[in-house]
Amino acid sequence: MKEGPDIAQVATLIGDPARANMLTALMSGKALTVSELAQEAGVTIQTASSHLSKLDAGGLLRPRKQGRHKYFSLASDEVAHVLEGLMGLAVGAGHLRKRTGPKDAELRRARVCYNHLAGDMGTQMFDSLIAQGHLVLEGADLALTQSGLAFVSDFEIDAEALQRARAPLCRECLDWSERRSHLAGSLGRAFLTRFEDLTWAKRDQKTRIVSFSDPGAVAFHRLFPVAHP
Amino acid sequence: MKEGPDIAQVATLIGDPARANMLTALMSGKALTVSELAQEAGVTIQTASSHLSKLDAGGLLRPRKQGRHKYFSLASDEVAHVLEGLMGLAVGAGHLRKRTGPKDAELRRARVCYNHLAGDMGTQMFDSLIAQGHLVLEGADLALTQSGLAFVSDFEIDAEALQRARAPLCRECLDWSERRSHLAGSLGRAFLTRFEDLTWAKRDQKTRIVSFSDPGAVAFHRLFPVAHP
DNA sequence: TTCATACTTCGACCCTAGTCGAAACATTCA
DNA sequence: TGAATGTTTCGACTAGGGTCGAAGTATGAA
Repeated sequence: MKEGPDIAQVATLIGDPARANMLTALMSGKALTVSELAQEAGVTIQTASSHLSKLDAGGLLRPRKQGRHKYFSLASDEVAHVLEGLMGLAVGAGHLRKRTGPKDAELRRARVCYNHLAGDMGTQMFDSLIAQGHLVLEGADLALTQSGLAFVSDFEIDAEALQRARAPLCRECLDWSERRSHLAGSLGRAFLTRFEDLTWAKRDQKTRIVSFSDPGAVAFHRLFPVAHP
Repeated sequence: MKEGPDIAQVATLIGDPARANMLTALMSGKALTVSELAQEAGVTIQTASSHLSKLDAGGLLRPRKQGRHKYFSLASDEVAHVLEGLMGLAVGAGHLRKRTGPKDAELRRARVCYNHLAGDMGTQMFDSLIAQGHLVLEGADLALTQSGLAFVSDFEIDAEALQRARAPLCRECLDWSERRSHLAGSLGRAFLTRFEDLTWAKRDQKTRIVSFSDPGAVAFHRLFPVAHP
C-alpha cells in the first residue's frame, strides 16, 4: 500500500548472509579489497563484486580505488552503529553463529567496533570516564567536560583538533556483548589509535580481537579505574 | 571470518517490505492486532500472521493474547533503537501511520471490556491502583498487595472469596482505545459490578458504553486519584 | 447450541534474487 | 607490446520464500 523510503531496502541489503559477512568483516575498521571480502563471505569474486556494488549503491560502503585494487570500508559511524545494534538483537534472539569458544571470550573482552574499542574493556573505559566526570551525558548527547579535556590532553590526544573536524567528537555506542555503552566518535577512535601507538594493544588482522599486552592492560586499568572490577 | 552474532537473520527479518511496514507501524509504541498490522502492511491476514510469527520467533516482538485478539508490540527499546538507526540510513523521510480505534468519545471514556471497565477511566483506575501500591506487577503477573486487599475490602468486595475461585483474580488487559493496561480478571469484574450496585455507573446493553452519573464520577475520581488527570 | 469474529495452518503458485562460469575490462609490470 | 592480476558484466540456472485461497482452531456473542 504505502511506499516510500523504507527500512526494508537497507535491511534487505544487510540481510543477505554473504553481505552480512562482508559488513561484519568491515567492522574491524579496515578497508578490504573485493577479493578479501569474497573470501570473508565465502563466495566467488564475481558474486562478491555484485554484492559490493549493491551495498555501495545503498550507501553503506565507501569505495576507494587504488590502482587495480578496490578498497571498501564502512561508509560512516552510523552504519557501524546500526550493525552493532543488529548484533545485539541477534544475541538476544540466541542466534549466535557458533557456541562460545575461546575466541568468543577474547571478542567479549576487547574488540574493535568499526574504529574504536568495544567489549568489556570498552565499557569499562566508558564507565570510568563517566565516573571521573570527564564525560557527561547531556540528554541523548555525550559531551567532554573541562576536566575531560585536560585528561585527554595529558594522554596526548589533541581533542581540540578533533573538535574542529565536522565528525562528532563523542558518541555513545551500544555494545552487543555487554549491552552497555562504550565510547565511539572521533575521540573513541583517537583513544584506540593511542593505545596502539603506545603498544599497549594490538589489533588482530583476521578477527576483530584487540589483544592487550600485560603492561598495557595494567596501564589501561590504572588510567580507567572502576569501582567494582 | 565467522565470529560474532549472525546479523543476517535479524536483518532478513526486517528486510521484507511487509514486515518492515509492520515494524514501522509499531514504532508508535502502540500495540496492534494481526488484522491491523495486515492492513498496515498491505497484505492479507494469513500472510501477516505468517510474518508476525517469524518476527516473534526472531525476538523482535512481544505478543499478548487478549481473548480472540492478539496484540503485538515491539519487544524492547533496543529493537526500536535499531529500527530508528535503519531509518536514519535509509535516505528520505519516514511515513506517518493512520490511527485506529473507536471514534465515539463516550466509548473512549468508559466502556465494558468483556465484564470489566475499559477506556480512559479503566486505565486511570489501573494506574491509580498501581501508584497507590495496591497492585504490583510481578514479572508478567499482576498481584494484589496487603494494602490492596484492605482497600478492596473497604470497598465491600470479597477478594478472598474471589481468590478461592479458579479464575485468576487480577489480570492485565490491553485497552483497545488507550493501548494501555487496565484491570481485568475476577477483581476487575467485581469492581464494575460494584460501581453498578452503587449506581455510580450504568452500562448500555447495545453499545457497551458505561455512563457514569455526575456524583458517581466524582466518587470514582476520589477513589482512584491520578497524578496528572 | 449456533453463529460470528479473529487468527493460524496447509497447500500450491510464482517470482525474486543469489549463485557461478565465461568473458570482457582495467591496471600494473616487464 | 604482452603477460599477469584484479575487478566487472553477462547469461542462465535454481532454491528459497512471499503470497493468497481454503480449511481449521479458538474465543466470544446471541
